Amino acid sequence: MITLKQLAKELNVSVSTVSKAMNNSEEISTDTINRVQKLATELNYKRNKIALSLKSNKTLTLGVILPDILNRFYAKVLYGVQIAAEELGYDIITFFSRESMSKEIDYLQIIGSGTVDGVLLALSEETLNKNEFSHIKDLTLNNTPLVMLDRITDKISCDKVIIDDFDAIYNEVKSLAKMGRKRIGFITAINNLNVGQFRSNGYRKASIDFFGKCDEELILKLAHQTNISHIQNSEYYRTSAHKSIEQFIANTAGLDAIIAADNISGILAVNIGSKLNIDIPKDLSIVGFGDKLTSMLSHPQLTTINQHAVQIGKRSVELLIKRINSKSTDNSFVTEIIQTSTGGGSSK
Amino acid sequence: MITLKQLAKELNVSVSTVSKAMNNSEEISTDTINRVQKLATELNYKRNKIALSLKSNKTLTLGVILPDILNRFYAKVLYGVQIAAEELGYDIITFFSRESMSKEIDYLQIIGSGTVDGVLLALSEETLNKNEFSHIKDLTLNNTPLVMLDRITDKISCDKVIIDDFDAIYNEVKSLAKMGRKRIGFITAINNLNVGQFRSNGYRKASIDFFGKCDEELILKLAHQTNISHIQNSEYYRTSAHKSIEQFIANTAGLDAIIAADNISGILAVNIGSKLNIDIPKDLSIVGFGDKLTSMLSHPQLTTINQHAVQIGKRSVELLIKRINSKSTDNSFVTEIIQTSTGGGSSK
DNA sequence: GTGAAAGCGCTAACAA
DNA sequence: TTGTTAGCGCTTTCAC
Repeated sequence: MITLKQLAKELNVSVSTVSKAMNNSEEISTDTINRVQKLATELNYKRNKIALSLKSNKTLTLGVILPDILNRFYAKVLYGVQIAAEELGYDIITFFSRESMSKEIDYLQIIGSGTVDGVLLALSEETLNKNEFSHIKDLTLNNTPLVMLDRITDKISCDKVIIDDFDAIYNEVKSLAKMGRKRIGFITAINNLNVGQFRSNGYRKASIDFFGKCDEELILKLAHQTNISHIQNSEYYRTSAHKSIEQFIANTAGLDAIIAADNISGILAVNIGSKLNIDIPKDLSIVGFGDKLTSMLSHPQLTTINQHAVQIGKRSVELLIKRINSKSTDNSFVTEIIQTSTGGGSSK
Repeated sequence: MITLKQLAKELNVSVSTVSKAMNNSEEISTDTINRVQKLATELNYKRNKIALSLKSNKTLTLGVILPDILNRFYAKVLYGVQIAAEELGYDIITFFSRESMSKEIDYLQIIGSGTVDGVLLALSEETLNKNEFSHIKDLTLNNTPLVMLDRITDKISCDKVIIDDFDAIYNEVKSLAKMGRKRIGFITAINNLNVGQFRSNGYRKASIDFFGKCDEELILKLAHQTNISHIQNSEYYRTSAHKSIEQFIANTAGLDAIIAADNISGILAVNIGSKLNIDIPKDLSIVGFGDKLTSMLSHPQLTTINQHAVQIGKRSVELLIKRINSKSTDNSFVTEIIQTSTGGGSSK
């Protein structure tokens, strides 16, 4: 790596002159500026970012901790994060907690040693279950700007970006009811997550509002008392979950619609419904989570509630960088709610 | 952030003493070491990584450039990369070129300014198509250790990690032939990529070896003359590709097996076959790419050729860090081939 | 056993 | 217009 010093020596000027010339300083003569910059490009000189960081106490780097990159939702979030960060001149250092609290703590430690200007965090499932957030409090005490996304907690004060899980399901029930559906089922494999709870609550509230009651028989909880990694274990889906969904569809009297609360159940429901020779969507409407691409994998194509994950990522970055740049230690934190939208497919 | 200087002042010793004490130096008395470390933990002191980097000229950070994080294969690669990097004490800075060469160039520039100790790269589709690699040569000239994975080129000398695309398909044809299949079809949506070519070649060679000829009628090329982003456009899959596969299955006389060269075609083939009331795998064996989880989304479950993406990621990191640590500028580069394996599902 | 000083690459106040 | 100097936080050689 070529340094200012070497350029200076080569040109018989001082280091500071070279520095200023590289920064197009007014102080330096056009002639010198040209000479310096010419040689710089010739030798492929690049400012040393590390030195800049040490000097300026800014790294222009964001730390990103996500629970699971193999979950397509978070892959999309990360995609949005990278694009937005890049646009605003930041790099990102990424970590995946694999739903483990101890990993989350480790990563927060690494991140706390001056490598990043701010942190983007979606909590691990374990952290959420243990309801224990002191490791995150350390961060905020440290005055490191923090934005939490999707998997959040009330216990920590910071900017947050989430989707309207409750409303998403509530509105979906409402919409199906308007279409004339009378017996709307609800399948969830994520009832142990707070987002899963919000979705169940949305379903329950809407059921009461539009049908006068919430029939527990219409709710299928998959993989309760277990955890996400288990859910993502395809073996589980192939055997137990597959069977449960099949029985649910076959045996629930009058079932004319299904809302699935997670990415996979909806696709399974459509494929299983088709296999049972049910006319979808004529006799059974199905709506799930996911996106255009994954919803292609059911036949007919699953109609989905789009969570706009990319936008969540982008918005989180924008909030974080805004927070980084406002030196004020004001603590008027915002919680932004990204609206979902339903569409695509032909299963509704 | 608390610094050595502050600790030193607090304890009335010099900065160098504190530094040594923190590093458990033999020079320092046990008493002092204890006093220093006690205060350090009390004040939550953390070594400033940036300063360390500047001093040591090592960042303990790896740059990772992948074509597309929304592609599950690369998501798994990244997962493996992060785990292996962490184990070896490295952080990762991630970029997604979105199949664009200019993005790839940008990222290589960013990375070239002293932020990383080495680079992990899977080429963008555009770069591969344009067959233009000078931006990568700059990197190697710069003596930055580089490992290329999956999407590679002969034009650049460096360590490489790939899968045995040719053999994977060749062996699959062989295996199906052994099972008694006579007319094995091949569906590909990635013939414009080098990996896609390797897979086609494997199919062709095996066809000739085991059936005496390669019947072009048995090959379905989807989305040729287009690009990856197009392929991943679900609209395309829903309409054109879906129809093509349906016609291919319905109209190819004697078709008794299908090998799909990309992640999506195989799942579609199974679902379309089922819809056409074909008994899978009795009358039609189908094998595709993908993994356990995605293959769940077809019914019956798709049997897949596992690319061991996580292992590719891990192995790349190991090679890269080995290269970083060997100061020798020897250029005996290795190309590691990760073996694929076929299994799971019930469509074969 | 402890401290002073130099230096990693850069910027910026100040001096010339 | 250019150069000198100090300093960002740390390690390390060399004195004491």
